[in-house]
Formats: sequence, C-alpha cells, structure tokens
Amino acid sequence: MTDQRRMTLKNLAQELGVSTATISNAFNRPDQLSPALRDRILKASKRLGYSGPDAKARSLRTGRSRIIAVVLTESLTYSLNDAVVGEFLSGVAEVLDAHGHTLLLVPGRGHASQPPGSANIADGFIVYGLMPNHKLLDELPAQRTLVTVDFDIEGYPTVHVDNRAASYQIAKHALRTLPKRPAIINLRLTKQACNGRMKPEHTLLPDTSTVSRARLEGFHRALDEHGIDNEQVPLWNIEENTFEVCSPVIAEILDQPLGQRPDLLLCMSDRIALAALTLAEERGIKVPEELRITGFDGIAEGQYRAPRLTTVRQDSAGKGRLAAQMILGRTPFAQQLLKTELLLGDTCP
Amino acid sequence: MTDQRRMTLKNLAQELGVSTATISNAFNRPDQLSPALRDRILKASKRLGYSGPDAKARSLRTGRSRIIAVVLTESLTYSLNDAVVGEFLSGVAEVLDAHGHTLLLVPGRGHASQPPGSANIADGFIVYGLMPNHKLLDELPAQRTLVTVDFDIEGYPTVHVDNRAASYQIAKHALRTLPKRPAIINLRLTKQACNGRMKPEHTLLPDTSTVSRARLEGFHRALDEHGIDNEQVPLWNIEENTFEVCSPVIAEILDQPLGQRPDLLLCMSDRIALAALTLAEERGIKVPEELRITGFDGIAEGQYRAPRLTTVRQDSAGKGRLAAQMILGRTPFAQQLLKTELLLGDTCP
DNA sequence: AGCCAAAACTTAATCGATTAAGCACTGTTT
DNA sequence: AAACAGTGCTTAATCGATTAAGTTTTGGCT
Repeated sequence: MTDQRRMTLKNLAQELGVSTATISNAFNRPDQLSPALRDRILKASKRLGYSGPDAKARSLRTGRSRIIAVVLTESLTYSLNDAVVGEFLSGVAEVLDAHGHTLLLVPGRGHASQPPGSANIADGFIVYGLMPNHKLLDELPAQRTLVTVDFDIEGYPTVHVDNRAASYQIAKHALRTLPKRPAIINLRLTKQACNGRMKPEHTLLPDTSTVSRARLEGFHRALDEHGIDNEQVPLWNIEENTFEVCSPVIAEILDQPLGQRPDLLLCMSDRIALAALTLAEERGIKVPEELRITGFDGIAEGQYRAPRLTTVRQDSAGKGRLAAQMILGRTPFAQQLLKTELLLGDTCP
Repeated sequence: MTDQRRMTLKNLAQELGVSTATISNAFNRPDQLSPALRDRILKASKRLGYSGPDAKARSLRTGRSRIIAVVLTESLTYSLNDAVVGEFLSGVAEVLDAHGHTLLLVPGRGHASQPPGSANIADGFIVYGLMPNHKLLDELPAQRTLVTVDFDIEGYPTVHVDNRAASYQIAKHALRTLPKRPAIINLRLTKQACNGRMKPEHTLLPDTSTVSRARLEGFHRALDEHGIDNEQVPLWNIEENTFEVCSPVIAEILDQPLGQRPDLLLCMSDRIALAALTLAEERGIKVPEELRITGFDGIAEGQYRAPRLTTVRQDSAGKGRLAAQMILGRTPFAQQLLKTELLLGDTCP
C-alpha cells in the first residue's frame, strides 16, 4: 500500500515517523537536523521514489519559482532561427544557469489566445525588443520585476546598444570610399508591411527609440556629413530577417540597370548583408570592387567565411548576460548602454 | 487600505461580496455564472490590478503548469548558438505555442549544482540528444511524461532521424566521384576528448545508438561497398560544433603535403563542412575540383550561399514538432523515425 | 546534582488557487 | 399543486510544500 500512493513530503514523513518540517529541512537546510537523520531521509526518499520537494508547491509557498521568462519580439519559431537572438539567449542562459535559474521562453506574438498565461509563474521578465506599443506591456509591469532590452518603457531598467552611434560609425567608414550610389536596406522600419523599395506613402515606425529608426538616423547623419542628400539615397525595406524574405528584394536591387545599381549597400543586419553578398556572387558582381556591403550585428556566420563581412558588432551575448544579472539583482538596475565595435571585413575594406 | 494588500482571488471575492469559487469561475468557466456578474468581476479585477489567477497556485492545485521542459545536451550557452538546435527548438515552440504551452529550457550540463531543480515544474520533458549514460536520465523517467529525441531510453517514445541511412546515402553519392583520398571528420565521437586526428588509443563512444556512431557506420558501409579499406581512411574528430573549435583541426588537415591532403571530406555536420569550405577558400584550394566536401544537417547557412553545400538535410524543425505533439498527447507515443533528404549543392556535385 | 544553552525536532499556520457537492431560487411540466 | 430540472451561486476540502515559534533532548560546566 505504501508504494501505491504518490510520494509526497507528508507521506514520506509518515513513513519515517518524523515531521514534515524535518523532511523539508533535510532537503533545504542540512544544518537544521542531525547528519544521521538526514542521511536516513535521503536514502529513504531514493528508495521510495521521492525526488525532492515538488516545485509547484514550493514555488507557491515561497513565492519564487527560480524561473525567469524571456519575452521575445516575434514568434518563437522565427526568433529561435535568428543568430542574434540565439546569442542573446545564450548570454541570458549563461547567467541564469550559474545562479540556478531556468529560462522560460514566451512568444511576443503567438498563435495562442492569451499572451502571458502560464508565464506569470516567472520571478522576473526580460522583454526583448518588443514594439513599444505592444499590448503585453500593459499587463507585465504590474506583475513584477522587469528588464527591457533594445527598447524602453518609461522608468524601467533597460539594456541596449547605441544603435545610432554604431550605424553612424560604419556608415562613416563606408563613405570614405566615396560611393557614387549608396543605398540603404532597412529591417522592419515601416508601419505598414513593405518588402521592397520604400515609397513616399510608407510611413516610418512611430517610435524613434526603435532599433531600426536609430540605425537609420545614424546612416543619415553620416550621409549628411558627407554632403549627400538623404532624399537621393534609395531606401529599401525587409520585413523579416531571413534569407527567404531578403532574397527577392535584394535580387530586385542588384538586377537594376548598371547605372542605377548601387555601389554601396548599407544593410541593417548581417543576415541581409550576407544575402546581398551571396546574390552578388551568384551574379558575378565583384565585392568589394563593384559593390561594397556593410552589415550590422557581427554574427559568427559573417566572420567565419571568405570574404569576411564588414560590419559592426553588437555584443548580443553581453546584452543577455547584463539583462540576466539585472533581473537577478546581481547588477544594480539601470539604463545600460553597451558599446559596439567596428569589424573591418573584406566586403567594405 | 484596499489597494494596499496584494490582490488575490480571495481578496477580490471579499471586495465584491462573492465567493472565491465564483471569481475562479469567472476566469475559467464563463458558463458557470451569469454574464452580468462575470462582467462585473472582470471589470473589477482590471480596476484593482488583479491579473487573473496566480500561475503558481493554479499549477499546484490542478497539477498542471502548461510548461514543457526541453532538456538540451550541452550547456544552453552552446546549444543556443547552434543552428540545428535552434531549428529543433523552433519546431517545438511552434506546436507548444499553438496549444497554449510555454517552453522551459533546461541545460544538460550546466554550471548549476543540481540538475533538474525547478525544472520539475514542467508537465513533460523533451530530452534532446543526451548522452545515454547521463545521470539526468536516472532522475527524469520517474517523474512524468518523457519523450527522447536523437537517442533512446529503453521503452520510452522517441523521435529521431535515420542517421545511418542518411550518411550512407551521402557517402554513396560522394564516392561516385572516385576520390583518391577520402577522410572523415567526426563530431564528438570519442570517449576521451580529442580535437584532431584520431589515434588507435581513442576509443569510440560506447553506445552504438549515438548519433555520431550511426553516422560513422553509414560512411563505413558506403566505403566498404566501394571496396575502400576503412582502416586506410583517416578519422578526425571535433569536440564542439563551432567554427572556433573546428578551425585548427581543419587547418591541420588542409595544410598536409599535397599527396596526403584529402580530396574528399565527409563531415558530420554542416558547421564542420562550412569551416572546411572557408579554410579551403582561404588557401586557394578549389572546391569541388581539388577538394570535395559534404556536410550533414542541411542548415540554412549552408544553402543560402555560394557555393552551396552538398549535404543531407534532416528536418530538425519537424523533429521538434513531432516531439512536442507527442508530449502534448496530440500524436500517439511511438518510436518515430524521420526521413532525410539529399541536398545536391556545389561542394560535391 | 543541577542549571542552561545549544541542538534536534515538532506544531501548526499559510501560500492562492480549484472543484465536487450542496443549497436556494426560478420557471416549466404533468 | 406537486414534482422536477435548470440556473446561479456558496461551502469547504484540498493541492504539497515552507517556516516561525515552541518543545524536548543532549551534553557541558560548575
């Protein structure tokens, strides 16, 4: 009859003729009971198939679950295939793991009905690159500790990268080569979906703090300083940071007649830049002689290849680590701005 | 005084002069109370900052958390930077999301002290490519629903890929070109760590069901059929599927004197193959004329580039979807074997 | 022997929900 | 008019732990 019922702390206590408090202490505070008894308890739990205090009950009682939720911009399906997100998450995971916490992945926009649902079991939330008007943001702050990444919510701690400065820096570098026809390929910059050349009727995302807005401003400032009229620089837009979605747009850019085809592509992500590189190579367009390409992010894929991508590296893993440390209270809450680093590759020397 | 205390279902009930059961029903079973009262309750909870039943308490009471844990082979830090894992996870996430579940990431080997810890809050476990002798496996099965991926535990449902058949298939293809000096680059195949040329004293992993063992067997069978003595085919081994770890080994391979340098590299992963491709290009070695390279996995990075990688695609996302469906009980538990697909790229036409 | 602090346990309240069973009312059927 | 079946809501037991406060035991010291 003993091994029939599901093993709980209470049952185990009964079985051994001790109180539940003692069992609990055996698992959580070894100094509160004699080594002999503790040993007996641990052995018995192994024998009877009791694998320690139930996490659900413990989390209710203590109020802490040792789970941190990471809320991602996009569907998980997309996010998990993006190297930048992967790097970020690995940074988060590294710190959480070191402190005995685990990581719960929550999709920003999902198939599912309700947004948070079971997610509010988490002790804290790291919200990554959400659109500033997302409805999740109405629900979360009330709940508990919150750190935002790559965007701001008034008054909440943030970690992000100085996108404006970084894009300014790489554009400055690229413009030293005095391109005749620079073009910019944006990433999810328009309010309405637009996968291709941007037209006057496409309005930009409202919030200037958006990553893409900031990057564009950096590009534009550099162009300004070089006396190039921003109006004359064609803007293209990509809706999703994948090869599949990039390719047709880039093909359209590269297949323009020679006099119109750009000789410099300022891309808002490495993925876009790599797609441009691949399609250029396929067409026999020489990089960097006929076409210079710059990326943004500094993902491994762009560096461990030939030719190496010229880009600006943002420390995504570092962002993740910092965000995790903040949420765990190991680093004081603050508005943190991480530095970037210019990576001089071969695609725009 | 009202808004001072933390809002709970009980407090809300008191506030509104109804029973806790009714509040609970308002959130969970709309048909159990009049629409008017439900409306009043929902409005009040919004006003008083009550964001629905607490997930911790609910999960204790109901016994289900709507959380599925994915246990990964390696540290999360490494796993999340691997495209194959990313694809797998995105498949899992897609299905979980569609059914209102969230995904908890648990490292197989981590910094942390205890292995499962807070993970046992999950309703089910998807264990991905764990070494068959891992100690986690002693703890998990007792707990609850379990699906293994890319390895077996006696009697438990599994989804995996026919690695043997796939590697046989691609080796068969590669050998049609009658290479003079084929070589094999393995991935984590030896019991002792070995990053470089394998020597007689290196013993293979004990379990034949291991992914790497299976892939090697496929290679060997194909070589056999072509009358090539397996003893004569040099084996190299890579300890971690990253560019950083691959590079020195591959450099060593490619920098051998011409008569010894292989003219065919059968690689156990796309990442290895891509590293080989990059290093060959850097050295001016012509691919595929002087050196043929095959990969394994079929990650996007190998296909959206020039030259395209010749490889065999395993449907990682599909594996993830299937595993998730099984764990949610949407697909009958079983031993599932997924098909692979030969991708004829340019590196071994 | 007697006293007392420290060590080793126990008691019992509590965390915040869910849900079967029960009760009171309303309206319909015979 | 009595019986009956729904509605709409409440009562109260329960999920499996944690932990402050209290009680008994032990052993060291005078």
